[in-house]
Formats: sequence, C-alpha cells, structure tokens
Amino acid sequence: MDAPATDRPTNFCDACAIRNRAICGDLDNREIGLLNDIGRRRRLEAGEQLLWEGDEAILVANVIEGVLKLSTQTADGKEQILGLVYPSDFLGRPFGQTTPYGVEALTEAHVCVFERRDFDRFAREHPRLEHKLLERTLAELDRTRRWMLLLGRMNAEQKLATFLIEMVDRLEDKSCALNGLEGPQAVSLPLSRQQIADVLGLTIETVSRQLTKLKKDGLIDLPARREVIILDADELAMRAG
Amino acid sequence: MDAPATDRPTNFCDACAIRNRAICGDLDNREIGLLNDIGRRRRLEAGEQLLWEGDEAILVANVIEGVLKLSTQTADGKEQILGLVYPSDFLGRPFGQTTPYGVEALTEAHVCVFERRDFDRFAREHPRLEHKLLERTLAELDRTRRWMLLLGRMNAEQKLATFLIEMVDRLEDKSCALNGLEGPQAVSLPLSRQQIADVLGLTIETVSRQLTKLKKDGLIDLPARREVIILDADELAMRAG
DNA sequence: CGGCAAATTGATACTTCTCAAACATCGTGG
DNA sequence: CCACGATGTTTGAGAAGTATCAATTTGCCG
Repeated sequence: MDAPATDRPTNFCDACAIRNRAICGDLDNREIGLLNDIGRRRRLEAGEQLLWEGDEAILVANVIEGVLKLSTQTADGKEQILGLVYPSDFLGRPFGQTTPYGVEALTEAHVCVFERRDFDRFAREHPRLEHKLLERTLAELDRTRRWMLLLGRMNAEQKLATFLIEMVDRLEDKSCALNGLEGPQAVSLPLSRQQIADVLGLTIETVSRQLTKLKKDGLIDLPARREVIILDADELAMRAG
Repeated sequence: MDAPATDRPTNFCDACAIRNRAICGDLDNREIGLLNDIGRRRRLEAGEQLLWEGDEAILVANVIEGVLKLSTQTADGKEQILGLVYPSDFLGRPFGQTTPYGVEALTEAHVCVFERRDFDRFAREHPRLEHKLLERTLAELDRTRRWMLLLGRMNAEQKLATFLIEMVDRLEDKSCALNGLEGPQAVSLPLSRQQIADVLGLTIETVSRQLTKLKKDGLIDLPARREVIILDADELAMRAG
C-alpha cells in the first residue's frame, strides 16, 4: 500500500461511525474536510471529566461512542444530572462565555472535540450546520422540558418507571436475543444507583427501594447491579403515569 | 393627511416596541418588510390560550407585551409550568410537528404570530434570523436546565426564595421610587398562588406557608395578593442556597 | 480469599401533601 | 356605598412520602 499524501492530516470523518447522524450529517465532502481540520478525536475513561461547570466555554464536541452526563449542583453540594448524552449527540455551549454544567463520561467514551471559537466561526459560515444545531437544540429543549414534569410533579415510583422506559428506549440492546417485539427487554445501565438518584431528584435509598418494589411486583428483574430486564412493559408504562 | 399607498399592508415592525430586542433585531429593512408580510398582530386576554399541548404546531410568535406561560400536565392532571415568556421572547416550536406544551396568557398580551410553515421557510432563507433563534434557544435551554436543579434538589424555602429573586430580576418595576440601588424592591406578580406552585412543583398551601414564613422572618412584605416587596435581598439570596 | 465500594434494608424524623375550614379580596348588583 | 357571592388565599390537623442515619449485605476486583 502506498502511504497517503501527508500534507494534510487524515480525515477521521470518513470513517466516523456517526457521520450521518450527527450535526455534520448535512455537510458535503469539502465542508467535512474543513470541519475535520479544526476537530480532533479524544478518548475519555469512565469517570473522566471533560468540562467543569462555570469554566470558560472553550470546547464543544460530538459524541462518537459512550454515554456522558451533564450535571450541576446546589450550593450545599447536592447534585442534579441535567441530561445524558449519547453517540451522535452534540455537547457543549456554542456562542457562550461559560460552561453552564459539568460534563463527565459515564462509560469509556470517544468524542470529537472542537475549540469553541473555531466551531463558532465555522458554524456562522455554514448555515446548514447551524440549522442542524438549531434543530437539535430545539429537540433537546423539548426533552428537557418533559423532564421538568418528572422532577416537579411525579412521585418516586413514577420517576423510576419513566426512567426505565426512557433507558430502554435509548439503550435497548438490539443484539440481545431476548428482545422480540414483545416480551422481556434487557438494558445495561450506564449509571450507578447514586447517578440514577441524581437524574431523578431522589436519594439513593429511595431509588433502591423503588427498584426492589418493581421487582417484587414482577415488572422488572435485576440480574446484576447495572442490569435491568423489563418483564412487563405495559404495566411499567401504567405506573409511569 | 394623505392616505398611505394601500397596495401593501402597514409595516407594524416600524413601530414595534421590541423591534431591536427580539430575534428580528438583526434583520435589515427589506427583510423586516418581508417578515412583516407573513406575520400578524394578535391580542390575548389574561387567561386566553394560544396553543394547546399536543396540537399540530401551526403557530410561532414573538411576544410584544405581557407574560405567557408554557405548561404541561401529568396523566392525572397535575400541572407543571415549564417556563414564562416575556416581551421580546420567542414562542412556539419551529421545525416541529406538534406543540409540546400549552401556551396561555397570564396577563393581557400582544404577540406577533406567524404560521409556522411561513416562519420556517423564512428562517431557512435568512441565516441571520436562524442564528438569533439558535442563540435564544441555547440560552433558554441553559435557563431550563438551571430550573431542573430547583425542581430536583431544592426544598420549598429555597424554591420560593429563588423564584422571588428571579421575578425581581425579570419584572423589577423600574419606575417605582422604592427601587434605589439598595433597599426594598417591589414586584407585581403575573401569577396566582396556584401558578407559582405549578412553576415550583409544590402545592398552593406550601407556597402560601413559605411566603408567610418569609414575611414573618422580615425578608419580604406582602401588601396585596400579587404584590411582593423584597426587604432583605441578601438574606433571601442566602435562603435560595 | 479478603478488602472495599456499592447497594440494600431498617428505623425514625422531617417535609410536604391532603383534606377541611376559615378568612380575605374583588367585582357585581342592589 | 355597602352587601353579597365567587374566587383565591391562608391556616390547621393529620397522613403520606421521602430523606436521613445506621447497619448489613452484596458483588466486584485485586
């Protein structure tokens, strides 16, 4: 094999797993090349922090692989997870001065990061990208507002049921033979019990008790700490309210 | 006075109070003219509903005057207010199929409404407008996420204190002689006690009790149902956490 | 196998909700 | 102008739900 011309870096985008699902999806090859030039790949360990709340907003990123959390805390240190970010999602605060929340990898993760200034300039010059970003931001705002209903008006059981349904939706292990159209579905949670509590605005004990209750009631099974099997999706949806 | 040429409708934008603060702020006169052609003014009574949750998303609007609420409810009818919308704010779900929340005027209000399809087309053809809309949507997402911390992790006193500080920030009656740099500040709430409860994820009784407590503690005064005077903003900020 | 962190379980306290009643405010019509 | 009813608000008592604190138990990883 001949070595490629080395006067420009490799275009990672060509082989990018999320090439067509991320906000870059509408760009042509020339534009992708330009974007590739200002971005770089970065690998994060589970638990590694990418952005700190309140810091200057220097980075934005596309998630290529893994799950990350966006979170903030009260003055007295109680944490609230503001959102989970999955492959092909965009992350960070373009056109902003400070990062309004911390970003931490929940699993090993791969992201495609950009200096915010570079990204902002590129976006302003490429309306198709800005449009994609707008559509995503609007969708994220809708999702976030729906979560406000959960935080403000649901009880613990409704919160857990809603959470499990959402996780199945997002993470459903499509390779798993268990998952027929009906019948049990398995999920590997990327979150600890404490993190589930921080998503739902509950304590770890309440999360544990509610999961135990759902198990006793036969709606789910808990074969391992981070494994959940949905046995009765209909009843679970009922309890989600 | 001569009648104006009547081959095109009056351009309301010329006299628009929020002309420079709304998303139209970056448009030139020609573009404003085009936008004016697809929009129309509408007056809403307090309590009048503009959009219903789940309906087809047919309208978007700029708020010219008044305050409106965005809200949703649980299956069993408990309401959660998702946000308040003030003059110069944008409202509705562009590029979407359905309206994800109800919109109702809290006070008499004036809005500048567009058919969503018209607006979507106009926005796609005018990247400066789309950029403004993106910046607003990003800011609104930040604000909404901050509210999640309140809903998920604050107790009733912190919620009320945070709410009052936010309302002063937004509504501070600048014409009122009371408002020096320090000292008491007066606010006329556009919300009933029930609506405050629906913003904070509490019951009306808890809101009432917490307000009474803040009054007894000398942090606020409640001269009328919808009037609040902040007597000790520092201590209020302390209790907001 | 042992040590450690995470999760569960239990007992109790506290906050908030629920239901009920009294009270205040506002607008209306006498 | 005041009485009246309607609506919104405050207050009270008790119940329910969740948090807190403490003690185990479980599962994971070296």
